[in-house]
This record gives sequence, C-alpha cells and structure tokens, in this order.
Amino acid sequence: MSDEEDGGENCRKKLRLTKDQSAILEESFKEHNTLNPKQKMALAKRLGLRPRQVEVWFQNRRARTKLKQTEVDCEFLKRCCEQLTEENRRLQKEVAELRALKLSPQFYMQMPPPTTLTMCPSCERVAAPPSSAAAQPSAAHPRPLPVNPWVAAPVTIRPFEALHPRS
DNA sequence: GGAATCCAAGTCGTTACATCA
DNA sequence: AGTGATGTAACGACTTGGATT
Repeated sequence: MSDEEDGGENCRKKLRLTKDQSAILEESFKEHNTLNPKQKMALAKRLGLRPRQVEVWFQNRRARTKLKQTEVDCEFLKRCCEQLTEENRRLQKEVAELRALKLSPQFYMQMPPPTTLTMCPSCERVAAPPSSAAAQPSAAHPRPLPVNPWVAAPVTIRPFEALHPRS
C-alpha cells in the first residue's frame, strides 16, 4: 500500500515515512547529524526518497533534538533552583540562630562542634579551618549541583575560646 | 555587491492515537 | 461493545532570515 514515488510533477505532500526508512535515517543521524551533499544523495538513493526529503528530515530531526534537550536542561535547572532555594532557606535559618547566639554569649559553650570556618565573635575575623579538607565536598556530603558562584558554602562559627585560647 | 547554498527557527497541514459521551 | 467527535502529539514540508562561500 505504498504511494511512494507518485512521480507527479508537483510531488505534493508525502507523509509518513516507512518504519525502515525512519530506522535508516535514525541510524544515519546517530553517526552524523548533518549531511554533506554526497551523503545526502547516497542516503536518498538508498531510501528511495528525494534528496530534499532527506534534507528536511535532518533539519527537523536537529530541531526536535534540540528542543528535547532544552526541555531536559530546563527540568534540570528547575531542580537546581529548588535545591538552592532550600539550601538558602537553611542557611538563612542558621544565620538567624547564630545571630541569636551572638546576643547570648553564655550559650557559646553549648554550641555544636565546629566543622568549617572559624570566626571570632568579638573581632568577627574568620580563621582558616583546621583542615582544608573539611571545607571540601566529601563522599558523605556530595554537592550534586553545578558550581554556583553566588551560593556561599555553609559557615560554622567557632567559640571565642577556640580563637583566643587562654594561656 | 550579488547569487547560491546551508541551516535554524517558526509555522502549517496531516496523521495517528487516546479519550469521552 | 461499537462509533463518531474532539483534543493532542508527532511528523513531513514549507517559509523566512541570517551566515557563509
């Protein structure tokens, strides 16, 4: 039931390529997503199509591949945004808690142990962490998101005594 | 500079399929 | 269960405009 090659002078629309034709085109597209004129002619001959049809198929395929990839990227960025929003919320909360602690120095001793940066609550200087590895992502705390320069790493403030030990 | 060619982007018309009354 | 109307995604083809040769 093939209406292939009706050969009319004004070969109007010929919709729906056969499964075999589509498969061969897909296979060829996987190898190279653009065709030079020689490849186009050869492929058209092999498929029993006009070179123009092969050309159009490749143009459409590129466009639709790009569209699909854009959708995937968009979805990924959406998830990144959600994660960053959540991290931002968490950090804001942490900052608020630390500010509250700063106003109540008697609670310094009850703070959890430091993990990353150290800061003197009086002079507000940040000291280098005991080990630089502590500031790096680890297997236990991977950072699956792409690097985002606008997102600061979590900050942990050390108690006053840690920066100004009594001799 | 103008013609020819290629490609991306946007669009249109058709087809296949799913859903519903 | 069969059927026609409707909506929608996929697809082939076309048009247009920019870039390149």
